[in-house]
Amino acid sequence: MVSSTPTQDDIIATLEDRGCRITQPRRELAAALTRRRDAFSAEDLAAELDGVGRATVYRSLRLLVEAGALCKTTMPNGSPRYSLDNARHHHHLVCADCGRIDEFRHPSVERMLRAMSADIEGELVGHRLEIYRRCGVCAESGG
Amino acid sequence: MVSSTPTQDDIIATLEDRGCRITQPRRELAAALTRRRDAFSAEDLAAELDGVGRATVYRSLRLLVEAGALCKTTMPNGSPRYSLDNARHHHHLVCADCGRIDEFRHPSVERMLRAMSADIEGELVGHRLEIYRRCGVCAESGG
DNA sequence: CCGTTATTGATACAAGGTATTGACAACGGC
DNA sequence: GCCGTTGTCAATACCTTGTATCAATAACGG
Repeated sequence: MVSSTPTQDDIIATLEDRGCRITQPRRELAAALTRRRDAFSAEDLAAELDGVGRATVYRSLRLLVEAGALCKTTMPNGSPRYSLDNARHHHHLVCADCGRIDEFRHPSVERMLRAMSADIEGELVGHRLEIYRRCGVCAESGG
Repeated sequence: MVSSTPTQDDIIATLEDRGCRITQPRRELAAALTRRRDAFSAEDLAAELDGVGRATVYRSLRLLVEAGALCKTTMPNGSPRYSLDNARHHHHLVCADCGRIDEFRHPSVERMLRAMSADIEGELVGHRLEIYRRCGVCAESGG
């Protein structure tokens, strides 16, 4: 049970588990990902990976989101950000000012889903939850 | 306190309240909106409103979302849908198959937010919540 | 009725992403 | 260790969902 930030090898292993080939572009991408401690846009990453095609970056990001190695989060203005997935199931605490994304787990979320599923017709198949806040740093520095 | 589906006049009134001018394109758009009982994409609506410019449709949709007359919801694949806003504060029950969007209120949502705010550093400034399900109709017709 | 100014439509552009395609390179089999 | 299959690549074109610009127009207040 790995719950800390995944290494390049963890990401590669995730791809192997899915039966993907381990190619040079994917290795570079995995390395770039582990260097990022923050949330990033796909274009940023594509710009950083000079030898790797833009389409390849997008394809790989999709792959890794599907495989559960990455999270795709929506900022308040709707633009997407990617971040490494550290823990199993969680939601996102997004700073509306600086864009910092923290993962969090809170029992009240599961409790809410259970309570709702009792009252909702049909089968629940998923959800999307982002919590927007001002993080501690922004609360101090900002007005 | 209006809680049923808004009429064209309700939408126009919302715009007047905001100090907006009541123009012909906006009247046509309001009429088209009240004819729609389902969720729709901006492009669909723009295609329906032949005499109205595409930019005007997008501008008006944004205006109406800000004014609280429309909701903008995200489908499971990430593409946005608009729908009339019937009640005050609510969340969205989105059918992952047919795309039907129902509004719902459930006390567990507010309860969850209260419980979380106690445990979260910083000030909560908003949230985004979509619940994806298979609606009754799709559960029967589908496999 | 007239002037101010919000609004319009056209168009260009931006962000974020997918489809296509010929070339290439992983990797399983031998 | 080489070879063939086929997944993957880079490049490119294109798509969706918008926003910025700007000259022309039309609401609305006085």
